[in-house]
Amino acid sequence: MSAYLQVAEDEGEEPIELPTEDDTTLLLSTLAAQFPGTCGLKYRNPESRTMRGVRLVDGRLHPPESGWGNCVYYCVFPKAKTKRMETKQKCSDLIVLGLPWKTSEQQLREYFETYGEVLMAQVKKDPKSGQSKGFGFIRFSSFESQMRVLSQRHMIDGRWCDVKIPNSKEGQAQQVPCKVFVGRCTEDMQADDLREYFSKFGEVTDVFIPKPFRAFAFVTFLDPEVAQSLCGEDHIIKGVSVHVSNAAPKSDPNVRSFGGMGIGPRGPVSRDQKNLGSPFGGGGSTHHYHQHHGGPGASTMNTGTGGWNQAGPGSRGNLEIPNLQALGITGQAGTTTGTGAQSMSNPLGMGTLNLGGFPMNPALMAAALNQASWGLINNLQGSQVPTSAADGGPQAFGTPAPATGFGGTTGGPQPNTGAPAGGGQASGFLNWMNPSPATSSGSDAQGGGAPGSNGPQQPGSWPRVKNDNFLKYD
DNA sequence: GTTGAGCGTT
Repeated sequence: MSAYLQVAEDEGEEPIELPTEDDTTLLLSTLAAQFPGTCGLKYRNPESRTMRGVRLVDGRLHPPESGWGNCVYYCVFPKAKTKRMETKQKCSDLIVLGLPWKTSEQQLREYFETYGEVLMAQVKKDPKSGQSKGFGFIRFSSFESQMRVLSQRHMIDGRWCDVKIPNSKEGQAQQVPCKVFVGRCTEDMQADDLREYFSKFGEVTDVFIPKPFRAFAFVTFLDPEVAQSLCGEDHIIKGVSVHVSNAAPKSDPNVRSFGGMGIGPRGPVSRDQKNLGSPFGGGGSTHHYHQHHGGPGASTMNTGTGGWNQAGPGSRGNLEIPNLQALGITGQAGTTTGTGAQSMSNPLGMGTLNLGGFPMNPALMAAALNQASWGLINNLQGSQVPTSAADGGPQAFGTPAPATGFGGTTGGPQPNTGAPAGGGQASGFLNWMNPSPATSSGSDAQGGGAPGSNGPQQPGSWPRVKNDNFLKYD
């Protein structure tokens, strides 16, 4: 009475039926007979939507607790050769910026060992004086540790430190986006609410909610696949439908000059861009929303001239409304040579209104744009969206307070957001301010709703052909 | 004994 199991090589592929054994297991040899090279099975957990592996013991694949069910199982191949996502999950040296002068290599190592095995830790010093230069390098043995470390900021010895891929390592492939954009947020959605909700899909390493309220948020997952799996979906949080879509780094360092902004010889390189060395889009932690002037609420409305094409090279200053072109919303796919605003269409019909000083809520604008870009992407799939559109403008909708890591919202003590996630012991430092030292099994110990508990960093994305039409963040 | 954006003596 052997039953049959539906197995496909991958999602989207045609499944075939494979016979199970009397003890309900499926022989790996049976599987391999149809799918040479397979080393395991997985299936998508309908609840978490994440892939779940099937237990393999002595050549037998065992059904999940609830039985094989009717779902389709997918083959797992060595080295995860699932066509897309060429994530070279290799570790590289990571630079640690902002170290206290006093921090020793030993301390550096000890701090990061809470994330995983540290193969190397060094603090750069002046050869003569021996004085630390305030930065160092570390290397993990596991890519996951590296991922986690890169996705957060770190409180080391009393200072917030950024960990990035060193500039010297540019051009080395690394990542897939782990961060998603969550649109249509309401003001009563706190970071904890989002974290709690999204944690059921996978480990959340960061939640960022711009302040003042802008109707969107960023959620970063440890696993890029989880992030990707949610993109394009609507979710109900606190009774409100929010939309999840790709978040993209605000700008692509590898792609220069394009778009309505300055088409300088080397493209517009501004103060904000010099920080974009790493493919992670700046690597660090704080979300540098491009902000140029005007405080929160002050003159966030663009009234007039600061249009799509006003800023010359290096002067990206007065752009506070989204640049549709930089967002990839050109209305014409494949336009890599469109240099000016004149070649730009406006799918929302909003830009011109705004140019005229029409009152427009930047928050809603931002959210709407992100939505719009998705619509476009769906239409444009198959045709290439120029990655170069990514460069150019400041995508500042309004002027959020920069995430300094020191709150800036309340006068309270610094939230110890840098508490190591898995390990607990934090940095052995400043724990006094964090009443619940990393007890959470899952993710970090975010001091409950602590202000400024943002600022992490995204493993950004690469110059991708698709999916670059999004709200830019940093 | 000062500093606080950056990018690694080998």
